[in-house]
Amino acid sequence: MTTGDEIVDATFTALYEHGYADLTMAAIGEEFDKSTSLIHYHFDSKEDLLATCLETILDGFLDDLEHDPEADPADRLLRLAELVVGGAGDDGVDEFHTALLELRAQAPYDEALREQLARNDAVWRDHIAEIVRDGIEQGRFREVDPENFAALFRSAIEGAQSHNVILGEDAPCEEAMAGIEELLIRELLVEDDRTGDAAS
Amino acid sequence: MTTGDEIVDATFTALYEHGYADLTMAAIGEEFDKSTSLIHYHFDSKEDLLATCLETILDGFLDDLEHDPEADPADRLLRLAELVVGGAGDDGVDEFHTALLELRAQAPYDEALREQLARNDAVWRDHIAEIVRDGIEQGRFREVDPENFAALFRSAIEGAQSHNVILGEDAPCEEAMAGIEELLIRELLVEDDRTGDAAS
Amino acid sequence: MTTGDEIVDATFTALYEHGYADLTMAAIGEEFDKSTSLIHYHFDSKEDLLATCLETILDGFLDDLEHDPEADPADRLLRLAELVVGGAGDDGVDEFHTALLELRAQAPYDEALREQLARNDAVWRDHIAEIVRDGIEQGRFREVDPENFAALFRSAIEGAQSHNVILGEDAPCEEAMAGIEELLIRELLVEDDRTGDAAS
Amino acid sequence: MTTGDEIVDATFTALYEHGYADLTMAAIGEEFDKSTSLIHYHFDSKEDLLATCLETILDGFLDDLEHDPEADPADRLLRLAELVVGGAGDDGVDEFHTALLELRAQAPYDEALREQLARNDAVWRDHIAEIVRDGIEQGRFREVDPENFAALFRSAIEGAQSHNVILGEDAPCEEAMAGIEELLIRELLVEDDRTGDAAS
DNA sequence: GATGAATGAGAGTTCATTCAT
DNA sequence: AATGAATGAACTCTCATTCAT
Repeated sequence: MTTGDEIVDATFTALYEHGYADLTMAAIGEEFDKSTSLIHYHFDSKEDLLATCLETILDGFLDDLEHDPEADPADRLLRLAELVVGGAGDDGVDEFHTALLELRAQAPYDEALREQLARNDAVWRDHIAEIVRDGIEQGRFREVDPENFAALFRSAIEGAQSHNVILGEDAPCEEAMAGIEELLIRELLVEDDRTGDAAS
Repeated sequence: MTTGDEIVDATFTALYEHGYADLTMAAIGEEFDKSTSLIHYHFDSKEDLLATCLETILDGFLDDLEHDPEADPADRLLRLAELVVGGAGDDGVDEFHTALLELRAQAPYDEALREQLARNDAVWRDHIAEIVRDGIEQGRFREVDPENFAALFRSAIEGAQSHNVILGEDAPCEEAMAGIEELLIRELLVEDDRTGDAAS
Repeated sequence: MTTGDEIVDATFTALYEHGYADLTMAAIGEEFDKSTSLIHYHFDSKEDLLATCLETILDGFLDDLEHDPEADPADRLLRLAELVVGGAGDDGVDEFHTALLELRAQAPYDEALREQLARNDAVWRDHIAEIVRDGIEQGRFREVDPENFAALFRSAIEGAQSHNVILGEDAPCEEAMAGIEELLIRELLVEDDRTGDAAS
Repeated sequence: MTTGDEIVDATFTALYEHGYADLTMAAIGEEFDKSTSLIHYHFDSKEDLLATCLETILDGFLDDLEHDPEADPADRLLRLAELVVGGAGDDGVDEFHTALLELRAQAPYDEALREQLARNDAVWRDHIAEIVRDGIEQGRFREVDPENFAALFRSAIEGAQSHNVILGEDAPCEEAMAGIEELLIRELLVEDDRTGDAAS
């Protein structure tokens, strides 16, 4: 692990612990086992460091996407939802989601950040739409508009994730997942398929 | 309008313009036509001021909820979605949504804020569930679980709103609204009703 | 004395004591009986403060210029030389000259500063040339080129002043003043006048 | 060219470009084709490096002095003046003069530097006085005090040089040279010599 | 209520220098 | 000889807050 990676990791930890508004170079330095000024040797500025962090986190989530056109499309959607929403309680995952929400909320004030997020969002929606198209081709899904479904599905899972991060224990986590499963995914299935559950 | 209200207004404007992380008392003072130090006379601290702001904004949105059990339930859901998501472009509304996202992202670091948001969230979900129950009673909606639908619907419209704020022009605003209308709301309707549109 | 003036004074003292390169806001703060951060309340930046200081010092020297066309022109030149060169030993004066040399040496790197100095220089040379013209009109001075003499005279007295500041005790202060008096000023006199001393 | 010399050269360039106050080891390192930390291998400290630089520059100017007792003394003085003052526009020369002014302004805060400059100044004045004595012996110059003239002449040419560096294009370069030539040097000549120009 | 002045803690960043290789 | 990594002190400047009026 390079020093640069260690700094990025320390930044995530500090971001999760202090929040974006109270994220100081000193706080990052405390999570990092070398001196705070070394951070400036490896990154031009705090801004530069945060951009690198965001890139890392977004790429990390993209790496988790599965690309298996053969698999059951309803299962694929469900796994996607669980990946994004279900993390609650999972320590390492919550940390990333919290950090990500912080960075997202900064987007209106930082064009570079906004572009990064927009690119990432496009990849996610393409991925979802692709699953829907696969399902339709396989005759498992009804003929819905894949782009509209993708936008809706992504809004729903991200909204649910945000609620988990924001509300913590008070988040309606189970209801949201149940809603996604029964009212979004299962509704896609053609009549014949409904005899079996979308999620087992 | 009391001085306190003027300060709260100035804070919204400053929050929208600078973002939470860069929100300074001086910035608020600039939006306010009296001196910055007067703010400290009316509010104990910045934290106190922000809590008051959040309360104001959440109550304001709650006031917008319509309580008309007679109205068409699909229309009521649609209007709710438009209220939350559709604001994009509407200047005054965007401003509040952006400020709200900022404050939401702070919740993991501020218990009082988290409680306020949790209470507000509960009110919204109750409201949605109530509409669903009304729809079922009227025989217009299928017999879905109102709580699950409420959690899903709220996640979807808030997720879409967040995307608008975060991505700006790159947000898939129309697809998300179309998805909500066609794939969430219309799917609630019993077979007979589907001949007409959910939204007129 | 306003707070602003006190800060400018503290800056002169600190500049004299530490030199431009080692002039820190903290050092200025130490010469100032209020807090260092207050300096930033009264001046936008260190640069702004230094510009104000330079303006103050240059205007102060200009105020010392005597405008008395009736006086003996040789005496007027001599007093000018003493004002600029002769200060050595005079504590308050040395302090200003040292500070001024520091600021002058910065001119190649600061356009605003360079312009200030250029304007000031023009005023001095005009003043000297005016004395020469008065002397010629009165028939006391030979017909020399007033502009050339002014440039030479100013170079000579400023060069001598710089030597005082730079070399301290090793500066050839007396020889330089004697040279200015006997070889620059007295040479201006028409033959008849030379029986008396240029300086009384 | 040894590595040490290369470093000294890089230091001059950096000093000219950034000014003494903003002269950093990193800036020197950029002008130097090897690494910044290598500078610390060859010089104990920044201070040590700058002392070496000053020595180099002062010796360099001394090497330019001509020692030709047979030559016309007025011409010798004039060439001296041109050497010191006339460089304006000459790129390489300006660079050295600017760097030198920077270092001179530091003298009040650095004893070693002050001594170096005092020794150098003494050499220059001796040289000028020597020319004057030669001129008097040859019967070309009037019987003026050589030491006083030397102090005056050196002040005048250094003052003019400083003005060139400080004021740049606004410096009264031509007037100063004309003044030196006509009012300092020519005035030294005995009556008979004045029929010819001091400078041919 | 209302203000401008004042404060002290702490922010991000720079920099001469040292160290391990 | 030569380098990139690392350090700690110090720098300018900001900011929420307080004080005197």
